[in-house]
Amino acid sequence: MDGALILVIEDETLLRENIAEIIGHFGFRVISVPTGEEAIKVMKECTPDIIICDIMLPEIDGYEVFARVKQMPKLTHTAFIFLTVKSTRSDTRAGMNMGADDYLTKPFTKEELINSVRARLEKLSIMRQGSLEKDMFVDEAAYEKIINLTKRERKVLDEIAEGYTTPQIAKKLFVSKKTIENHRVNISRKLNLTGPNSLISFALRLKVQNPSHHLPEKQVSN
Amino acid sequence: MDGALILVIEDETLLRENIAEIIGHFGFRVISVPTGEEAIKVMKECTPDIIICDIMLPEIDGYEVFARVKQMPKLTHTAFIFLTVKSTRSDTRAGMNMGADDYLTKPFTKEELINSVRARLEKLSIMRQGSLEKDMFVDEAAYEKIINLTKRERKVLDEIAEGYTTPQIAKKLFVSKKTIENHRVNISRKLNLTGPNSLISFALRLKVQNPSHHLPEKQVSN
DNA sequence: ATGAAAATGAGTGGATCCACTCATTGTAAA
DNA sequence: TTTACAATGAGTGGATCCACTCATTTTCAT
Repeated sequence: MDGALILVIEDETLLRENIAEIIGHFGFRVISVPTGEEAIKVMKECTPDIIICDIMLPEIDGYEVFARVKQMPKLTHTAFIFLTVKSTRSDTRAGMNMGADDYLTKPFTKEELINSVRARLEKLSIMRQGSLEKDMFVDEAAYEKIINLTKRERKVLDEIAEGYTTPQIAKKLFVSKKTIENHRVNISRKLNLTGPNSLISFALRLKVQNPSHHLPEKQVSN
Repeated sequence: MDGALILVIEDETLLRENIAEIIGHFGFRVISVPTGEEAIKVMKECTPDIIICDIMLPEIDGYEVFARVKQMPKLTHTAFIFLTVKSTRSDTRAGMNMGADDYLTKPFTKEELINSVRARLEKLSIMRQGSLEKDMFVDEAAYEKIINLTKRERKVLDEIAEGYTTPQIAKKLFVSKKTIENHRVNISRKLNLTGPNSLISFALRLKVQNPSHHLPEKQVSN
């Protein structure tokens, strides 16, 4: 979670720049905007890990922004933090009950802000990575052994993860079924996998933990 | 998220029973314990969707309980709510910065409690269901067809999701391999699945989206 | 340019999965 | 009590997966 992307929505210019400076100083990427409209545009383009949002904004307020966030499926794993001067108990409860992940009231210290960000990132990291945990049937150490696979083997494993069967992969890569079968055997051997379905299970598990970009080390052109 | 399981840890007897009564009245299952030790025992046995925990407890305090929770992989998708009399700003920040999902201070109203619970459940529901989204290769509508499976078929699908092969499942359920094969065919037919590996792929995907408790509708004793 | 590793392909065999059909027994609801 | 459905088991056949061995060609680095 080093290069985490954080979207800041705050209309007071000084405060916005201050927040961006603090967060940027700790190694995170920051996008800061003054209005809800611009925030929504940004959210359509990219996928922030955290959104820090004031409540009192011109036109579209913070509640409305959060409502939009909840409607965007790609942001289900984005943490939302309210940062506002509205500090009564009913204010905070309202924000949290909407489903916010944290609620910071002004004035706040640099430490409070950065600690909140860190706590949410840590939680996101745990939830994203640990989805399938230890109770699976595949050897944990196998992940490190992936680097021992050759380019072609990685490509084949990638196709398996996409759900393609041996004959389908053979067609896609313009080789014979026998070749793919041999690759599968070699992959299974290197990963210490055994038994039917163990390879497809491993590949799918890999895909879950590594959704966007495919396998480590880029594969061959085709 | 109707039959959600909620674990309450509170040493004051009256308050604990009061909380359990409120939560139970809204249709959730509740387990309430007075100490951290008992809470840890419970967490090993089952997988709560939400843990509501006081901070000041005898022996093991709330912070310690939360630290234990974070170490248990199966509880990564469990929401943790502090409920405590410690209400200063530094108290609340400390709790949230540990990674808590909400922080309620005493005294609290029935509405505040139940709204907090509801907000966390809604968020959990969104995050659990939307994990893999559209990019998979299995028919979306199949999920709704799961309810058409019989008890035995659900049990078999559950075992497949756990990674067991046909002969292993047959042994576990004390029936012949032929019976399991027939169940697999019937399941595939009902879910409109076709081709090799499609069933194991579907089952694994299901497990990802539904980590803790197994399949909808409880399975037969054995 | 030669050797090592990678990629390709084939042969064989066994185990499993998938898809059909058919039959028997139990169970629960009409 | 009948009727419907669930659960069990078997037969057959084809496709795929898994595991071994062997051989040829290509690629790449020393």
